[in-house]
Amino acid sequence: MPRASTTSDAFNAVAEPRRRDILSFLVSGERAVNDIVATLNLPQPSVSKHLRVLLEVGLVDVRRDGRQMFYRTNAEAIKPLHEWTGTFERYWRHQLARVKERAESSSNPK
Amino acid sequence: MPRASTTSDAFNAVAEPRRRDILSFLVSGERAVNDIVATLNLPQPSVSKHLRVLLEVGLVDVRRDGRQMFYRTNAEAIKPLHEWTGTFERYWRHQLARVKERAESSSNPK
DNA sequence: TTGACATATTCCCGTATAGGAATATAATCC
DNA sequence: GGATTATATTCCTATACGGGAATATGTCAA
Repeated sequence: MPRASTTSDAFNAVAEPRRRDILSFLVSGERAVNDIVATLNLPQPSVSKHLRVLLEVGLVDVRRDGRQMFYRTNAEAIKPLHEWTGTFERYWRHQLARVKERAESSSNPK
Repeated sequence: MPRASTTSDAFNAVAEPRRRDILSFLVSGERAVNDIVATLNLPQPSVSKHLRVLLEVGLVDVRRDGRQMFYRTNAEAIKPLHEWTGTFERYWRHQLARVKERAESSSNPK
């Protein structure tokens, strides 16, 4: 069995760095495809393909206006990722506390 | 070019659902491989392979004790994912506020 | 040493990818 | 209509994947 498809969920869609760049760019407001192409300096077909993946998993929405397609990030679709990673927060807090503790006790040896 | 390797960063490593299961299981304390195998009901070689990926990107740590290998989640390595997804938080807040607004104004039409 | 246990590695395979190049679709304007 | 702009799709290829099965490595115990 190969890897799960990029369109199987947000985790897989977001694994590709360019798609993360696109999401960051599109979050502050909708943009035409050409605008993404120009700003991120990527080939146009590549951008269209990435947008298709993002659209399939619901990470972006589209609106057509004449010949232009305006995409925008659907931030809500990112929320589950934030929540899953958030379940580890108390643990990295603990780890940091312990690291800090050790650092202090070793720089202040009794 | 194929997809970026699963060991290229935490985003790619975490795209695989079983690896997320393993991370969740290993976060509350270290566990032997057999323990993971039994609890998650996965073939042992599969677990070893997933652990190797997680180890390479720093998402878990290992300790050997006799013939057993004890793995634990390194929660700090998940922090960057939480932070990246967190940059979208204000936007899904806004979206939710707008949705709520619309819902209220349509159920209370002037 | 031999045997049992715990874990890791190797080999094989079907499949989905991302990039590049070329082309197709769609809408606008003359 | 035909030309131009904006975007999407198709075809190609090399590559890395995850699963399964088998095997290798490593450690203890008798």
